[in-house]
Amino acid sequence: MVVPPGMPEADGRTDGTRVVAHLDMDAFYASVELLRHPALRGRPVVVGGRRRIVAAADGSDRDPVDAGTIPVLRDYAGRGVITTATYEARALGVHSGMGLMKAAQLAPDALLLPADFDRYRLYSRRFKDAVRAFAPQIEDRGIDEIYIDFTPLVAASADPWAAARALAIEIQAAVRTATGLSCSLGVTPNKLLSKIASDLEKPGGITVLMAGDIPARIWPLAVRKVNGIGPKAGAKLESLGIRTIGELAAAPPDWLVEHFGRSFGQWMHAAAHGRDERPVVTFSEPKSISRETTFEHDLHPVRDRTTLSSLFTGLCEKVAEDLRRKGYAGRTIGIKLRYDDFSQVTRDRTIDHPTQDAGMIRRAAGECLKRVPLARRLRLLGVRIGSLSPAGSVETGEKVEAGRLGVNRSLFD
DNA sequence: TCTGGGGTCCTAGGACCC
DNA sequence: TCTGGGGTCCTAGGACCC
Repeated sequence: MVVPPGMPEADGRTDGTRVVAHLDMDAFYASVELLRHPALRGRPVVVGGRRRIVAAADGSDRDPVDAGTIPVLRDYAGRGVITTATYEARALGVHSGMGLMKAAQLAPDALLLPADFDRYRLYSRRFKDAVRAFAPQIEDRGIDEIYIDFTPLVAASADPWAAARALAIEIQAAVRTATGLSCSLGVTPNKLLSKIASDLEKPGGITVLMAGDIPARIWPLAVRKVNGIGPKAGAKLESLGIRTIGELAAAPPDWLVEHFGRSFGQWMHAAAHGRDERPVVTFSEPKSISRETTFEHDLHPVRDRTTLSSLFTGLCEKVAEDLRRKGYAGRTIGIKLRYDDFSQVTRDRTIDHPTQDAGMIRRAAGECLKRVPLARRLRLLGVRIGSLSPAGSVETGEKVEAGRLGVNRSLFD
C-alpha cells in the first residue's frame, strides 16, 4: 500500500510501492504525417521505404496529396519495411517490421509515405517537453515512448492511484495541445506492468492497474506481451505448452531455469508475477554509436569493390561525425556484414586510445574487414564504435591528417 | 528480388594477471 | 602428475527493443 497522507517517509517515497507510468505515442510516425496531410485521415497509410518517390508529374509545387501523387503500396518495388502503420492500415493486417512487398499483397491500396526522421524528432522533443512540465522524472525509451516516475507526485495524496489517473489525463491533454497527437498511458507499480498496460486500450487510452489486478488483466495475455520475451523465447515457451502470462506464472521456477537458464528463467518467473524493481533512469551515457546501410541490390566483394570501398569510408566518416556532434570518443571499432543469405558476422578491434578520427576508424575497421569471409554477396555493411568516453576528458589518440582516408588500403580498395 | 537502422544487454571462451 | 581460485579485458554471436 501507498503511505497515507500525514505519514510520508523521509525521502518523500512510499513504503516501497511506486507509481510508474509508461507513455506511448499512438502510431507515432504515421500520426505526424497525418498532421501534414490531413486529407489522408481515415485512410490506410503506412510510413516506410527508402526514398521519396513522390513527384508532381507537371513539375508544380502543389501538395503531392492534392496532386494525387502519393504512391500506393501496390506500386512499390524494392527493399524496405513498414516503420509505422495507421490503425486503418493495421486493420488490413499490416504492421511495423513487415516487408513492404508483403504488405503490398495485403493492402495494395494503402498509401505509402517516406519516413521523415527530422520531423519525428522535432515532435518527439515537443511531447517530451510537454510531459516534463508536469513530471520531471522521465526515462527516454526512444523517439515515441517514455517512462515517468509518478511516485513523488502522488505519494502525499489521500488516494495516490486516483491522483495518478488524474495526472495521466492532464499529461495526455498537454501532449495533444503541444503536438496535436494522441498517446496512451499505463500506470502501475512498475515499468514492466506499465509497458503492458499502456498497450491495453490503445489508441488514446489510460489504463491504471494495481497489484491485485494482475490475475484478471495481465495473466490472460500472451507471453509475448512481456517486454523481453521476444520471438525466440515466445516460440520455445509455446513448444513447452505455455501461451499466456498466467501459464508462465504457474510454471515451477526450477522448471523454467532448467529450460532457459538461471538468469532468464528466474526473470521470467518474476515478470509473470508482475515483479520488477528497475528504477526510472533519467540519464544514461551512450555505450556505442553505429551506422549501417542495406544496399539497393546485393553487392559482390570483388566485382563491386569500388562501390563498397566508398560506402565503407562514408560510414566511417558518418560515425566520426556522430562522435564529434555528441562529444564522445571510442576505443572499440567494429564492422557488421550481412550476406545475401541473411547470415551475419561481426568483427571488432580495440585500439589503445579513444578516437573521434574518421581515418583511425577507417583503418581499424579495414583491419576487421580482413578477418571476415568475402565469398558471398553482401546485403548490408555497418560500422560501429564502442567503449565510449566523453571527448575532451581523454587524449583522443594521434591526429591523422586530412586526406589520409583516400590512400588507406584495405580489401575493398 | 520477404525481412531497416539504431541501440542495449547477456553469454561464453580465451588471454592474462595475481 | 595433478592440483587452485578469482578478476578483468577482449572478441563473437545472439536475443531483444523501438
